[in-house]
Amino acid sequence: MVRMTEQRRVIYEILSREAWHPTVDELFLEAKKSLPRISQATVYRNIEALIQDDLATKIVGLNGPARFEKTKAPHAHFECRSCGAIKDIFIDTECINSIMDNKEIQQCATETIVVKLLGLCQVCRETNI
Amino acid sequence: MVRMTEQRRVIYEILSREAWHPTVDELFLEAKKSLPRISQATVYRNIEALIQDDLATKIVGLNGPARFEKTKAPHAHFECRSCGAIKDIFIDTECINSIMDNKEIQQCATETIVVKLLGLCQVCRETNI
DNA sequence: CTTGCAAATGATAACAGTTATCGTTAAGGT
DNA sequence: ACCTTAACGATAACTGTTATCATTTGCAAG
Ligand SMILES: [Mn+2]
Ligand SMILES: [Mn+2]
Ligand SMILES: [Zn+2]
Ligand SMILES: [Zn+2]
Repeated sequence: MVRMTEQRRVIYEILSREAWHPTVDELFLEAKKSLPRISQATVYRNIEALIQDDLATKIVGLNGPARFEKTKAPHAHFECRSCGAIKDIFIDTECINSIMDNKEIQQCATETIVVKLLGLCQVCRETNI
Repeated sequence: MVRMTEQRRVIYEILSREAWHPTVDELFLEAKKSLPRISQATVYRNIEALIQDDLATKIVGLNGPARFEKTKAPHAHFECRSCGAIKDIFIDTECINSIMDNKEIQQCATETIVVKLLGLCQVCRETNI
Protein backbone atom coordinates (compact mmCIF):
# COMPACT_ATOMS: atom_id res chain seq x y z
CA MET A 1 0.00 0.00 0.00
CA VAL A 2 1.12 3.52 -0.72
CA ARG A 3 0.59 6.18 1.90
CA MET A 4 0.43 9.88 1.28
CA THR A 5 2.79 10.97 4.02
CA GLU A 6 3.53 14.45 5.26
CA GLN A 7 7.02 14.14 3.73
CA ARG A 8 5.70 13.32 0.28
CA ARG A 9 3.10 16.04 0.46
CA VAL A 10 5.78 18.63 1.31
CA ILE A 11 8.11 17.42 -1.44
CA TYR A 12 5.35 17.59 -4.01
CA GLU A 13 4.36 21.05 -2.80
CA ILE A 14 7.95 22.29 -3.21
CA LEU A 15 8.09 20.70 -6.64
CA SER A 16 4.92 22.56 -7.59
CA ARG A 17 6.57 25.96 -7.36
CA GLU A 18 6.72 27.48 -10.79
CA ALA A 19 9.80 27.74 -12.99
CA TRP A 20 12.05 25.70 -10.77
CA HIS A 21 13.90 22.48 -11.51
CA PRO A 22 15.44 21.55 -8.16
CA THR A 23 17.98 18.83 -7.44
CA VAL A 24 17.44 16.32 -4.63
CA ASP A 25 19.68 18.41 -2.43
CA GLU A 26 17.72 21.58 -3.12
CA LEU A 27 14.44 19.76 -2.39
CA PHE A 28 15.98 18.40 0.80
CA LEU A 29 17.09 21.84 2.04
CA GLU A 30 13.67 23.33 1.28
CA ALA A 31 11.81 20.43 2.89
CA LYS A 32 13.91 20.77 6.05
CA LYS A 33 12.40 24.21 6.61
CA SER A 34 9.02 22.62 7.40
CA LEU A 35 10.24 19.13 8.37
CA PRO A 36 13.56 19.64 10.20
CA ARG A 37 14.07 15.89 10.81
CA ILE A 38 13.61 14.78 7.17
CA SER A 39 16.35 12.66 5.63
CA GLN A 40 17.87 12.85 2.14
CA ALA A 41 16.91 9.20 1.67
CA THR A 42 13.27 10.19 2.12
CA VAL A 43 13.59 12.77 -0.65
CA TYR A 44 15.12 10.19 -2.99
CA ARG A 45 12.40 7.68 -2.10
CA ASN A 46 9.50 10.09 -2.51
CA ILE A 47 10.71 11.71 -5.71
CA GLU A 48 10.99 8.18 -7.11
CA ALA A 49 7.43 7.40 -5.96
CA LEU A 50 6.14 10.65 -7.50
CA ILE A 51 7.83 9.71 -10.78
CA GLN A 52 6.17 6.28 -10.74
CA ASP A 53 2.80 8.02 -10.24
CA ASP A 54 3.74 10.38 -13.11
CA LEU A 55 3.44 13.36 -10.77
CA ALA A 56 7.13 14.22 -11.17
CA THR A 57 9.62 14.10 -14.04
CA LYS A 58 13.35 13.53 -13.93
CA ILE A 59 15.63 15.75 -16.00
CA VAL A 60 19.21 14.67 -16.56
CA GLY A 61 21.91 17.15 -17.57
CA LEU A 62 25.36 16.69 -19.06
CA ASN A 63 26.95 17.04 -15.62
CA GLY A 64 25.88 17.22 -12.00
CA PRO A 65 22.91 15.75 -10.16
CA ALA A 66 19.53 15.06 -11.73
CA ARG A 67 16.86 17.74 -11.58
CA PHE A 68 13.13 17.32 -11.12
CA GLU A 69 9.88 19.06 -11.84
CA LYS A 70 6.18 18.58 -11.37
CA THR A 71 4.83 16.78 -14.42
CA LYS A 72 3.03 19.22 -16.68
CA ALA A 73 2.22 19.83 -20.35
CA PRO A 74 5.08 18.76 -22.63
CA HIS A 75 7.70 21.46 -23.08
CA ALA A 76 11.38 21.76 -23.90
CA HIS A 77 14.31 22.72 -21.68
CA PHE A 78 17.23 25.02 -22.19
CA GLU A 79 20.26 23.71 -20.30
CA CYS A 80 23.32 25.80 -19.57
CA ARG A 81 26.41 23.76 -20.42
CA SER A 82 28.38 25.70 -17.81
CA CYS A 83 26.22 25.92 -14.65
CA GLY A 84 23.58 23.29 -15.54
CA ALA A 85 20.67 25.68 -14.97
CA ILE A 86 17.41 24.64 -16.59
CA LYS A 87 14.87 26.97 -18.16
CA ASP A 88 11.45 26.04 -19.54
CA ILE A 89 10.94 26.61 -23.26
CA PHE A 90 7.44 26.30 -24.63
CA ILE A 91 7.75 25.15 -28.21
CA ASP A 92 4.89 24.74 -30.63
CA THR A 93 3.08 21.40 -30.25
CA GLU A 94 3.21 21.19 -34.03
CA CYS A 95 7.01 20.74 -33.82
CA ILE A 96 6.61 17.69 -31.57
CA ASN A 97 3.94 16.29 -33.84
CA SER A 98 6.20 16.68 -36.87
CA ILE A 99 8.93 14.73 -35.09
CA MET A 100 6.48 11.96 -34.21
CA ASP A 101 5.42 11.84 -37.87
CA ASN A 102 8.35 9.52 -38.61
CA LYS A 103 8.24 5.87 -39.61
CA GLU A 104 11.27 4.88 -37.52
CA ILE A 105 9.86 6.52 -34.39
CA GLN A 106 6.49 4.88 -34.79
CA GLN A 107 8.16 1.46 -35.08
CA CYS A 108 9.94 2.03 -31.75
CA ALA A 109 7.61 2.03 -28.76
CA THR A 110 8.19 5.74 -28.12
CA GLU A 111 6.46 6.93 -24.97
CA THR A 112 8.02 10.35 -24.46
CA ILE A 113 9.88 12.93 -26.52
CA VAL A 114 12.54 14.99 -24.81
CA VAL A 115 13.71 18.19 -26.49
CA LYS A 116 16.69 19.92 -24.96
CA LEU A 117 18.54 23.03 -26.06
CA LEU A 118 22.14 23.40 -25.00
CA GLY A 119 24.07 26.64 -24.66
CA LEU A 120 25.42 29.24 -22.25
CA CYS A 121 22.86 30.92 -20.00
CA GLN A 122 22.79 34.70 -19.65
CA VAL A 123 24.42 34.61 -16.20
CA CYS A 124 27.36 32.49 -17.41
CA ARG A 125 27.76 34.61 -20.53
CA GLU A 126 28.03 37.77 -18.44
CA THR A 127 30.22 36.20 -15.73
CA ASN A 128 32.87 34.47 -17.83
CA ILE A 129 33.04 37.20 -20.52
CA MET B 1 50.28 21.56 -26.75
CA VAL B 2 48.03 18.64 -27.62
CA ARG B 3 49.56 15.42 -28.84
CA MET B 4 47.81 12.82 -30.95
CA THR B 5 48.78 9.74 -28.99
CA GLU B 6 48.30 6.10 -29.91
CA GLN B 7 45.74 5.87 -27.09
CA ARG B 8 43.63 8.69 -28.46
CA ARG B 9 43.87 7.37 -31.99
CA VAL B 10 42.64 3.95 -30.86
CA ILE B 11 39.78 5.41 -28.82
CA TYR B 12 38.64 7.53 -31.74
CA GLU B 13 38.86 4.55 -34.07
CA ILE B 14 36.66 2.48 -31.74
CA LEU B 15 34.23 5.39 -31.50
CA SER B 16 34.06 5.52 -35.29
CA ARG B 17 32.40 2.12 -35.54
CA GLU B 18 28.90 2.54 -36.84
CA ALA B 19 25.71 2.33 -34.79
CA TRP B 20 27.40 2.06 -31.43
CA HIS B 21 27.17 4.31 -28.41
CA PRO B 22 29.71 2.87 -26.00
CA THR B 23 30.24 3.74 -22.35
CA VAL B 24 33.71 4.56 -21.00
CA ASP B 25 33.96 1.01 -19.74
CA GLU B 26 33.07 -0.46 -23.12
CA LEU B 27 35.62 1.80 -24.82
CA PHE B 28 38.18 0.75 -22.21
CA LEU B 29 37.61 -2.98 -22.76
CA GLU B 30 37.80 -2.57 -26.55
CA ALA B 31 40.93 -0.41 -26.35
CA LYS B 32 42.64 -2.99 -24.14
CA LYS B 33 42.53 -5.45 -27.03
CA SER B 34 45.11 -3.39 -28.93
CA LEU B 35 46.65 -1.53 -25.97
CA PRO B 36 46.70 -4.01 -23.07
CA ARG B 37 48.32 -1.54 -20.66
CA ILE B 38 45.81 1.31 -21.19
CA SER B 39 44.14 2.79 -18.09
CA GLN B 40 40.51 3.81 -17.58
CA ALA B 41 41.76 7.28 -16.67
CA THR B 42 43.23 7.57 -20.15
CA VAL B 43 39.87 6.77 -21.70
CA TYR B 44 38.17 9.45 -19.58
CA ARG B 45 40.90 11.97 -20.46
CA ASN B 46 40.83 11.28 -24.18
CA ILE B 47 37.08 11.14 -24.58
CA GLU B 48 37.01 14.53 -22.86
CA ALA B 49 39.67 15.86 -25.26
CA LEU B 50 37.77 14.49 -28.26
CA ILE B 51 34.64 16.24 -27.01
CA GLN B 52 36.54 19.54 -26.71
CA ASP B 53 37.69 19.12 -30.31
CA ASP B 54 34.06 18.32 -31.26
CA LEU B 55 35.14 14.91 -32.54
CA ALA B 56 33.03 13.11 -29.93
CA THR B 57 29.64 13.74 -28.33
CA LYS B 58 28.44 12.81 -24.89
CA ILE B 59 25.00 11.26 -24.47
CA VAL B 60 23.46 11.11 -21.02
CA GLY B 61 20.67 8.71 -20.18
CA LEU B 62 18.17 8.59 -17.32
CA ASN B 63 20.33 6.04 -15.48
CA GLY B 64 23.75 4.49 -15.78
CA PRO B 65 27.02 5.78 -17.18
CA ALA B 66 27.30 8.30 -20.01
CA ARG B 67 27.56 7.05 -23.56
CA PHE B 68 29.60 8.50 -26.41
CA GLU B 69 29.67 8.62 -30.16
CA LYS B 70 31.73 10.08 -32.96
CA THR B 71 30.31 13.51 -33.80
CA LYS B 72 28.27 13.33 -36.96
CA ALA B 73 25.28 14.93 -38.68
CA PRO B 74 22.57 15.90 -36.17
CA HIS B 75 20.21 13.06 -35.39
CA ALA B 76 17.93 11.92 -32.60
CA HIS B 77 18.28 9.03 -30.18
CA PHE B 78 15.87 6.43 -28.97
CA GLU B 79 16.72 5.44 -25.40
CA CYS B 80 15.35 2.35 -23.72
CA ARG B 81 14.11 3.29 -20.26
CA SER B 82 14.83 -0.22 -19.04
CA CYS B 83 18.29 -1.22 -20.37
CA GLY B 84 19.55 2.21 -21.45
CA ALA B 85 20.36 1.10 -24.98
CA ILE B 86 20.68 3.89 -27.54
CA LYS B 87 19.55 3.72 -31.17
CA ASP B 88 20.09 6.35 -33.84
CA ILE B 89 16.96 7.92 -35.29
CA PHE B 90 17.32 10.07 -38.35
CA ILE B 91 14.58 12.65 -38.21
CA ASP B 92 13.83 15.19 -40.89
CA THR B 93 16.04 18.30 -40.72
CA GLU B 94 12.86 20.29 -41.21
CA CYS B 95 11.68 19.22 -37.74
CA ILE B 96 14.81 20.65 -36.14
CA ASN B 97 14.47 23.84 -38.14
CA SER B 98 10.87 24.25 -37.03
CA ILE B 99 11.95 23.94 -33.39
CA MET B 100 14.66 26.54 -33.90
CA ASP B 101 12.07 28.84 -35.46
CA ASN B 102 11.06 30.02 -31.98
CA LYS B 103 11.55 33.43 -30.46
CA GLU B 104 12.42 32.12 -26.99
CA ILE B 105 15.06 29.76 -28.37
CA GLN B 106 16.66 32.43 -30.47
CA GLN B 107 16.96 34.70 -27.44
CA CYS B 108 18.85 31.98 -25.55
CA ALA B 109 22.30 31.30 -26.93
CA THR B 110 21.29 27.85 -28.15
CA GLU B 111 24.22 25.93 -29.60
CA THR B 112 22.80 22.43 -29.90
CA ILE B 113 19.42 20.76 -30.01
CA VAL B 114 19.06 17.34 -28.44
CA VAL B 115 16.06 15.23 -29.37
CA LYS B 116 15.55 12.05 -27.42
CA LEU B 117 12.79 9.48 -27.62
CA LEU B 118 12.09 7.37 -24.57
CA GLY B 119 10.47 3.97 -24.49
CA LEU B 120 11.03 0.25 -24.18
CA CYS B 121 13.36 -1.31 -26.75
CA GLN B 122 12.33 -4.46 -28.62
CA VAL B 123 14.65 -6.67 -26.56
CA CYS B 124 13.19 -5.45 -23.26
CA ARG B 125 9.64 -5.70 -24.56
CA GLU B 126 10.20 -9.35 -25.52
CA THR B 127 12.13 -10.23 -22.36
CA ASN B 128 9.87 -8.76 -19.69
CA ILE B 129 6.58 -9.69 -21.46
C1' DC C 1 -8.70 2.39 23.67
C1' DT C 2 -4.89 -1.28 23.26
C1' DT C 3 -2.45 -4.11 20.26
C1' DG C 4 -0.48 -5.90 15.96
C1' DC C 5 1.12 -5.16 11.44
C1' DA C 6 3.14 -3.21 7.45
C1' DA C 7 4.67 0.99 5.25
C1' DA C 8 7.60 4.64 5.66
C1' DT C 9 11.26 7.03 7.88
C1' DG C 10 16.08 8.59 9.38
C1' DA C 11 20.71 7.33 9.65
C1' DT C 12 24.26 5.53 7.42
C1' DA C 13 26.86 2.04 4.77
C1' DA C 14 27.72 0.52 0.20
C1' DC C 15 28.01 1.28 -4.52
C1' DA C 16 28.84 3.39 -9.24
C1' DG C 17 30.63 6.74 -12.03
C1' DT C 18 33.76 10.32 -12.47
C1' DT C 19 37.53 13.48 -11.35
C1' DA C 20 41.94 14.62 -9.08
C1' DT C 21 46.51 13.45 -7.82
C1' DC C 22 51.06 11.91 -8.45
C1' DG C 23 55.09 9.57 -9.78
C1' DT C 24 56.63 7.63 -14.29
C1' DT C 25 56.98 7.33 -19.33
C1' DA C 26 57.94 8.84 -23.73
C1' DA C 27 57.29 12.12 -27.82
C1' DG C 28 59.44 15.77 -30.05
C1' DG C 29 62.32 19.67 -30.33
C1' DT C 30 67.11 21.36 -29.61
C1' DA D 1 72.08 12.39 -26.61
C1' DC D 2 69.53 15.47 -23.74
C1' DC D 3 65.76 18.27 -21.95
C1' DT D 4 61.16 19.56 -21.47
C1' DT D 5 56.65 18.60 -20.66
C1' DA D 6 52.27 16.47 -22.33
C1' DA D 7 50.31 12.35 -21.57
C1' DC D 8 50.24 8.09 -19.22
C1' DG D 9 48.93 4.29 -15.59
C1' DA D 10 47.66 3.54 -11.00
C1' DT D 11 44.91 4.77 -7.58
C1' DA D 12 42.83 7.86 -4.10
C1' DA D 13 39.17 11.01 -3.49
C1' DC D 14 34.86 12.70 -4.50
C1' DT D 15 29.82 12.98 -5.87
C1' DG D 16 25.45 11.28 -6.61
C1' DT D 17 22.55 7.44 -5.83
C1' DT D 18 20.89 3.04 -3.94
C1' DA D 19 20.62 -0.49 -0.29
C1' DT D 20 20.26 -1.73 4.43
C1' DC D 21 18.34 -1.80 8.90
C1' DA D 22 16.67 -0.50 13.28
C1' DT D 23 12.96 2.67 14.69
C1' DT D 24 8.74 5.17 14.11
C1' DT D 25 4.21 5.95 12.40
C1' DG D 26 -0.45 5.42 10.65
C1' DC D 27 -4.14 2.45 10.27
C1' DA D 28 -7.32 -1.33 11.44
C1' DA D 29 -8.82 -5.44 13.90
C1' DG D 30 -9.94 -7.05 18.32
MN1 LIG E 1 10.41 22.23 -17.11
MN1 LIG F 1 23.91 8.55 -32.34
ZN1 LIG G 1 24.86 29.10 -16.72
ZN1 LIG H 1 15.98 -2.19 -23.52
